[in-house]
Amino acid sequence: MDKPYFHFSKAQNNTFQLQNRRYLGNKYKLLGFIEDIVAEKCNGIKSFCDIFAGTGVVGERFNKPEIKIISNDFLFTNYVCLKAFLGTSSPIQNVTDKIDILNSLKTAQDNYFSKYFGNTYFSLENARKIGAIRGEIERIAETEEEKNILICSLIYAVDKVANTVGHYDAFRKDLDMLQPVKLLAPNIDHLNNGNNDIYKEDANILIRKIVCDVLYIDPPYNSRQYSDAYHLLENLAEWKKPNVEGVAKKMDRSHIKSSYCLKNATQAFEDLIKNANCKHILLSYNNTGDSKDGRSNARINDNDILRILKNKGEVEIFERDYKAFTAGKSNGDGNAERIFYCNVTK
DNA sequence: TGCTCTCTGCCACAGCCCAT
DNA sequence: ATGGGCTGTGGCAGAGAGCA
Repeated sequence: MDKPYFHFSKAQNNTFQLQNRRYLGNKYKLLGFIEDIVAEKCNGIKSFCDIFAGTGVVGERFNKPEIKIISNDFLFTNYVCLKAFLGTSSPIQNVTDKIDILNSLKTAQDNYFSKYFGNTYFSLENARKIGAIRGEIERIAETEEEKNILICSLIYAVDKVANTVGHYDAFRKDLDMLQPVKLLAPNIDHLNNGNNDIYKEDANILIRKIVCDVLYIDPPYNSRQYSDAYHLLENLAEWKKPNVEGVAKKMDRSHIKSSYCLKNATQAFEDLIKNANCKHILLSYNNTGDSKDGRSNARINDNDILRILKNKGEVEIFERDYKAFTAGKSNGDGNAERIFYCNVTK
């Protein structure tokens, strides 16, 4: 039986959608909530910046010919997929042919990927094939745009056959993800992408260079680094074949740590807001309550969020009941998904 | 009631402070 | 100088809620 399953819309006709990927803290279920606030508060917007984009679902929701989307993520994996889905403005010839070529690759040989990730995160056969496909992409991709699409296709395909619970902090002990890896083509709305800008930058650096009507901010909330959770996909996307360490086979990630997971998160947030050049700010930041492990508590407290945003304009809090995921050992009561809205006046 | 989805529990260890 | 206590960060291995 196929695992893992997706509660999002299923891929059809050998294609996949931007949201068909497992990702920590993804906002797919909250798009309606976000849309309602933008509709109520932000009239006639011409640009929307999703500065901690992740998979990019929020930016995609506002992606129309008359709205410029600025979509940014610090991880190369996400950047590649954002480029493919939100930055490709005309159909790429032969991309489905090349996906067919990659799917029909035959290999029984070990390679970098299978050496480290075979029989752990993937079946040995799938790991060999994934490594072979990634190597072949380097050979057959003729343009950067085409390469982004092929890597994106591989990232989404890999996610479906990974022997994990959705991230790569650990692999499951029972290796039962045996269905063969299969690449599909991304379903891209080229006509909406003509004026979009995609970045792979530290948000606090990028904020100094951009202007937008709506700035949507969805930073990490606690001490868990996304680069720890997605090291394997980052490794695969970059294909620099670094040394990896530990049971989880992680590469060096010291260059892709987020301040928002660290104790100086509040200072980082304050710096971001001070330097924002926009009319409206929407901040997603959860009230996660007190978990037993302090590591999982939100890094920025409510008083600081309000103080910092009120320095920028008039603030309103929108709240929707939301049963946050918990492994059951923490008190999950009182969790709410919140959006801080700031009408910028300063 | 079994399946799917999602992020926490817990241990290790480094670095710092402080008492002895 | 030594070592206990405390805090912050890194790392491994799933557990349990919610839903069909």
